[in-house]
Formats: sequence, structure tokens, C-alpha cells
Amino acid sequence: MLDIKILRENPEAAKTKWASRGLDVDVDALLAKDERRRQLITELEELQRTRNASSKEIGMKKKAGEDASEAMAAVREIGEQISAFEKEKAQVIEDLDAQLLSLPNFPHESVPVGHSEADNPVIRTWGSPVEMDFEPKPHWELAEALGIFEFERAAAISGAGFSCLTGPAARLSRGLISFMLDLHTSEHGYTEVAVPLLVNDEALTGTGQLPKFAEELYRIPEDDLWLIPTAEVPLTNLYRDHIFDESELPCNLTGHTPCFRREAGAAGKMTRGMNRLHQFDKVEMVKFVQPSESYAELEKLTGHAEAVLQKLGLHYRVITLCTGDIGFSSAKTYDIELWAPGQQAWLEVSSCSNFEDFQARRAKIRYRKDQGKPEILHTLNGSGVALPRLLVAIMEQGQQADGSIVLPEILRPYLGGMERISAEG
RNA sequence: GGAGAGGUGGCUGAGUGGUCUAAGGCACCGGAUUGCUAAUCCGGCGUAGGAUGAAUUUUCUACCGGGGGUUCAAAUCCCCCCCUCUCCGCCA
Repeated sequence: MLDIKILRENPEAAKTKWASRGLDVDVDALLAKDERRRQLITELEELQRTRNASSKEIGMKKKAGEDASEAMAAVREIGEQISAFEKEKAQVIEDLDAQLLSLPNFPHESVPVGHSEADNPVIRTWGSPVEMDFEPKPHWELAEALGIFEFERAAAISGAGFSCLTGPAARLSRGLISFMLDLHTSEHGYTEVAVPLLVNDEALTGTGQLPKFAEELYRIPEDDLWLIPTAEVPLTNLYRDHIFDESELPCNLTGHTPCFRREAGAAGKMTRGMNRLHQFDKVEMVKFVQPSESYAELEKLTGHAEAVLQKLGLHYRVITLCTGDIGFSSAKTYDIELWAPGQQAWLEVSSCSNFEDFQARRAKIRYRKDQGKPEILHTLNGSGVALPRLLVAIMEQGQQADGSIVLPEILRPYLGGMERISAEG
């Protein structure tokens, strides 16, 4: 949510920033509504002040045994006016909030202007494609030959878009989760947290998934709960309504959860294999930081996600999302993409974003400097990283001519010494 | 799921319709004092919003788990919901 004061001070700048995201916002209508809101507050408070004073007088008169029926009638009338004003005020605030909650964040000035993902610049590439003297296969062909995926069985119990890993693939997935969490906690300064997977409306509103993206979420109507689409939601909302002391920042959290996404708008993009699933595992990193530090922290956060891939020896690249492609809540986002040689495609495995105060204002996450007033802080998060596509890249980049897969050396302690996945077992 | 108890400021805790303008204590901040590592005294000390202003100004309003209601007036009375604790039931 944007601060209405910013709109008030510089409506033209706001229009320009939203326009860079391809959005035409009627800022003047918002400001008119805000003007009405403040007018109502002023009038309402004046009435309340009068009522408070009169009621106090009635109390004193009654105590003194005097007749107060005239004053009581007068105050009753004020009370009716107050009710009317309160009704209108509630309506205006509801309208205004609904509109403000549906408006995306402003892109940071360093974000390149563009219309679509085609305009996202690559800012660096790490490693190089593995030399192969054979035609690399996509992971689903490798998996079939190795007998380590059971997609048909997953479909039978849950439908399309669900995966089932068996034997070495399941072990590899579990080992990767442990490896990533260990790396973030022991070398990058994060605290591991195990969080709920079902959350309420308020949590999803805080991080920006609601009210706009309800159709992307799985919902449990009986209990008014939703399955989380990412650990960002519970991790960030852990500190909803919290005021940090300056000395507690930056606060870095990491956690592994399954993520549940309906992928409602992506029907045509449901490709084979594990590129896109309704349920997948992910290790997430979340940061609460002072506003002055948030862009430096974004670079660190991105580095922490990259460290995972570097230690695994995987070829990847980092791109900056342009103004037309950046997410709703984000002010700046780097995507990290792994090379999948069997598909000749780059697969997004991490999205690292600085939300500035957008989420923190919604979720009322603040910090206190010295003895001063609480101020809204900045939140960031990034995948560190998503499991299925990581698995895909390990398989496709590690594949051998005989169809076996050589696993990254650093994972071996997590895999009971397993060095490769082969048909012989 | 059933029965009972409870939810008040950073913490503790009083308050059962009208100076509640939420007591007291702890913690914290500022000052004073005593030379002894701490005590004493004085003052300050919540959040959000509106108006005002040169201002770290002045002032008003709201907030006692959340939402509704009764009343001239609600922390206080009534209704619904949420959460915590104890016991019972069920259960990995």
C-alpha cells in the first residue's frame, strides 16, 4: 500500500511511476476521496468533542440533583448526527482502502523501463554450459529412463500439476533442502523458522497477495484459511503489528515450506515435467531492514541465493525485471535463472525483491530509533531457492551420455554418499 | 467438540455506568543529589489520525482482544466472534 500523503504531495510523480508499469491511475479521484475523508474526520471530531463535554455536564447535574432532561435531549440529537457521519466515514474509508490496496508499488528509479519480460536486461551470467558430446535430454526423459518420477500416479491422486518423486530423487530433494537451510543459517546469518502452511486473510493482505490475487490461491472455506503460495507470507507476517528495536535489525529469517499455487492464469503454460507445479518445495529468505539499508540488503540477499547455485556448480544468470514485468508489491526484483540444456531454456529458480515499505505499511511492521517515533521499515524476500527447477537443472546439467546423472560434490554428505543416479541404482 | 477461568499501555496490575484526563509498581529516558558501581528525590514516558504551525508548536478525536448493540454517557452492561489457560473427550 502506498502512503496517501505521498500522493497528496506529488500526484504527478505517482501517475508517472504507475504509468511506467502500464497502469493509468485516476489519482485525482483518490485525492478527492481523501479530501472528503479528512473533512468528515474534522466534522465528526468536533461533534464528539461537544458530546463529551455535554455528557460530563449531565453527569455533574445529576449528581447535584438537578434536572438534566433538556441537555439529554440535545445530546441525543448530536448522537444521531454522529451516527450518520460515522456511517459515511466508514464507507469512504472502506472505498479508499480498497482502492489503495489494489494499487501496485512504485518501481525504484534504478529499474529499467520496459513493457514485458522481453525487456528484462541480463546483468550477469555465472559459469558456462557444460560441454556435452551428445544431445542433452529434458529431465522428464531422463527421469523416465531412471524410474525416479511418478507423474501418472501423482495425477491419479491429485490431478495434473502435481509431482511424485521416488527413491534417489526424493532423497536428493530432501538433501537439497537441508543443504540450503544449513548454508543460510551458518554462513549467511539467517534464523531458521518452521511456519504454518495455512494462513488467514490478514496475513495475505499484509504481503500483498490479497485482495488482488485470490484466484491464485487455494482456499479452505470452512475455516477461512488459505494454503500459502510462498513462505514469504507466514515469515513476513510473523512480525505483523510489531515494533522492532533498531538494534534488532536487520532481522533475517529463512524457512522451508511447500508452496501451493493454482496457476489459474497459466493453463497454457503447464508444460511437461517439473517446470510448473501446483505444489512445490522452496527455501525462502526474508529480511526486515532499515530503509536506508534496503538496496544494499537486496544485493546481499541475491548473493545468498546465488551462493546456493555456485556451490552446486550450476550455470545461471541474473536479470533485472523491468517496470512492465515487476511484481505487484515489489519496488525492484532480480530473477535468477538456471540453464536447462535438455530444454534449451532458462528456468527461474529465485526472485529476490525489495518491497521497500509497501508490505510493512500494510502489515504495520515498524522499528524505533533511539527513543523516537516508530517508523515503517523495509521488507525483502528471495527464494533460496525453489526445489523443482533446481532439481531439473541438476539433472539436465549433470546428465551423462549413458543417461545417468552426476550429482554435485557438495551434496554428498546430505545424500548418504550417493554420487550419481543411474539406472543400475 | 464439552465445561470453566481469563484477555487493560514494553511488562505487571487496579478499575463493575459519570473528573478514567486508565491508579500503583517494574523497566526505560532526562535532571538533581550523595564520592562509591547503587540508592533517594523531581520530571517525563503508548499508538493512530485530524486541525494548526516556523517548529522536536498547540489542540482535538479515537483506541482497554475484534465486531455490533443499549445509554445523554461504556474498559465497565448486552450479543456475536477470536485468542490464551485448566479439566474432560478425541487424536499423530
